[in-house]
Amino acid sequence: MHQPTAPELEILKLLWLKQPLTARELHDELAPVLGWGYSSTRKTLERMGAKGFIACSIHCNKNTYTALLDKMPTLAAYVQDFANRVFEINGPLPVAMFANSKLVNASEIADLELLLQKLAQESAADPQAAASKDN
Amino acid sequence: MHQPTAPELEILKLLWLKQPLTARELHDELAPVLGWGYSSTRKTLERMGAKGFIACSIHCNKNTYTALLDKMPTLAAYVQDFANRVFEINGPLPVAMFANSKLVNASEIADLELLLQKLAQESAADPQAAASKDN
DNA sequence: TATTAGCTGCGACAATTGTCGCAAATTTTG
DNA sequence: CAAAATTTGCGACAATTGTCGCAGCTAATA
Repeated sequence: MHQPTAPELEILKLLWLKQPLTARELHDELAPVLGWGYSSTRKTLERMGAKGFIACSIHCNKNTYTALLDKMPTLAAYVQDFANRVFEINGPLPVAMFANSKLVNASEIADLELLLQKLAQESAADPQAAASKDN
Repeated sequence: MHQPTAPELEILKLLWLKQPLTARELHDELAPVLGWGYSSTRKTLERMGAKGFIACSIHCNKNTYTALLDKMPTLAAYVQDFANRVFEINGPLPVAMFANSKLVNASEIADLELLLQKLAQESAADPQAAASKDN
């Protein structure tokens, strides 16, 4: 299973802020940024559902979406992948870089640090499996 | 212009180490890592040429490839994109994270810091000019 | 020089992603 | 309740990427 694509990540970020949301609500937030038509938003949601990134359920007679991916593990996977793939860093990653993020607070950064240590250990212990796990 | 894809970046990294290289030389390094057939390597090179990432020229009666993208600006673009897209960081980015990289040395990290400052300034001065010019 | 081994250009095919459009079902409203 | 506005489920199409295969050309060699 790969990582969410860029637009998929945007949707997840909205859901991590507030859940559940309808397609229309998500679209109204996304449209200005991505310049999408409503159909594009819905199709992306459909595909995310098929991939197990989000779940669709009925609330108040409407389809609403909730994230199935947890925020920090998902972000940690991005960081790990990026550091490995682009910079070939394999040891534990410093998290100072993320202090300025609008997306995560101090406690989440602490979580991130733990998650990254775990990921680094895994890929050190078993490089092949760790590398191909998300591929 | 998009960023190089993951395999394309691997090729660029090899070229940044040593240039020029033939398709065969690149392939022999990449095959174990990517599990590619020779044709896949060559097709990827062809596409990278079409995108202007690399140039193909004749040395010793053989097609050889050289990178047209510079290493540090390319890496800086990755960092900037990643920080913005995934973590919504817009201020200047700390580069401490990259100290452990096998790919860059101290002086290159210094370059990176400058490049990132520049990118951050640009995107601060001109946030999404193309998308929303009516505000 | 006739083979042969490797290189080149290109075409091809499947999977993914970006991006709709449409017709049917449902909900809202006059 | 009937008409209008939304919502939904799906199908579609183009561009990109991963990944070859093939037929022809070239260079090395017996």
